[in-house]
Amino acid sequence: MQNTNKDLLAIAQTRYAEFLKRNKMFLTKERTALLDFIFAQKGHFSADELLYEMQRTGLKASRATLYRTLSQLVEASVLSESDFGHGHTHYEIDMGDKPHAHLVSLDSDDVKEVTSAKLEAAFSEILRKEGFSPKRYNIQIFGSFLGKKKA
Amino acid sequence: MQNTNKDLLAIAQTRYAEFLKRNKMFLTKERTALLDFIFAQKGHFSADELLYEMQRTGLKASRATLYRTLSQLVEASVLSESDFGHGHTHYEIDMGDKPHAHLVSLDSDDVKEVTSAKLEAAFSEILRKEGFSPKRYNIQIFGSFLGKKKA
DNA sequence: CTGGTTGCAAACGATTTGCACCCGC
DNA sequence: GCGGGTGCAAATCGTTTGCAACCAG
Repeated sequence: MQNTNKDLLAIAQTRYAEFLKRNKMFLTKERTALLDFIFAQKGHFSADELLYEMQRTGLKASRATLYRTLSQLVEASVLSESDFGHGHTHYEIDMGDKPHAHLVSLDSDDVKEVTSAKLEAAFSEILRKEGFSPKRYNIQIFGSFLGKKKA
Repeated sequence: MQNTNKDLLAIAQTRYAEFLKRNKMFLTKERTALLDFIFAQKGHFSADELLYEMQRTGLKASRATLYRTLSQLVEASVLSESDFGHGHTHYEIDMGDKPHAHLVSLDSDDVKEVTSAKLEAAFSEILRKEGFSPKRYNIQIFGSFLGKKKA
């Protein structure tokens, strides 16, 4: 775990550095520190949670810089962001190596991570059939999808 | 289409009326009018779009009442709400009779509706396996889930 | 009647942005 | 040195809420 995250961090650093270079942006100390800090987090996190943890651990960077950095990391394919309808964006480390889906309760704030070969296969088939292929996508299935009994 | 929506409206009216009674609430003229109005919409709609259409067609109800009514209709299982990460909530008529998933591009604002028996089967299996069964749920799969090449 | 409802405007909370000063390269 | 970056505070924007006047049952 610890090790895995460290390996991922190295890749992320490279990926972010390349992203910045590509966009003629600088690798500042705030950006370096934030990336490190983010890789110390577990699971999903919101900007607010990060801000809180930052204060607690003494990492100094403004709210504005945090938000700006988070967007860049998403664009750089280091993080992925998702909206569970809880009023704020959730981020998580996503280097394309931990395929999973989020099972989001609409009754409470529960969110479970699941993996499923069948789900992946079904998803592949849909993308192929629909001829819909943006670089990044997201599929949401609603309760009613399954709430229906077999006819 | 026209007819289908009319049939659905009748069911929705009953469902909403029961919901209101259950919660000791009144069926006011604003609520009746809004439900009718909403059933004239097609596909997904946001509160803002409804507000705009309401102005255009002369339906008078305040923003506050619209939001309050939308929440009630979601609770009453007449509408479902979803967040595509576009900055506002999307609503759609969902009486549990039109199972579908949303394929949401993370690069643009494109959203496609898809149905898939395989997806439904995979979803069932996951719910069973996870022992996770809120009344309403939602599953989100991320690009990286499929972005990964077959190993 | 009486408690729920409405509309308005003010309040909210997450995120963004304008700007003066600061720092990679 | 120059062009991008940072922090701050103000601005946005979708949505919610307090409140006084207003209706449904």
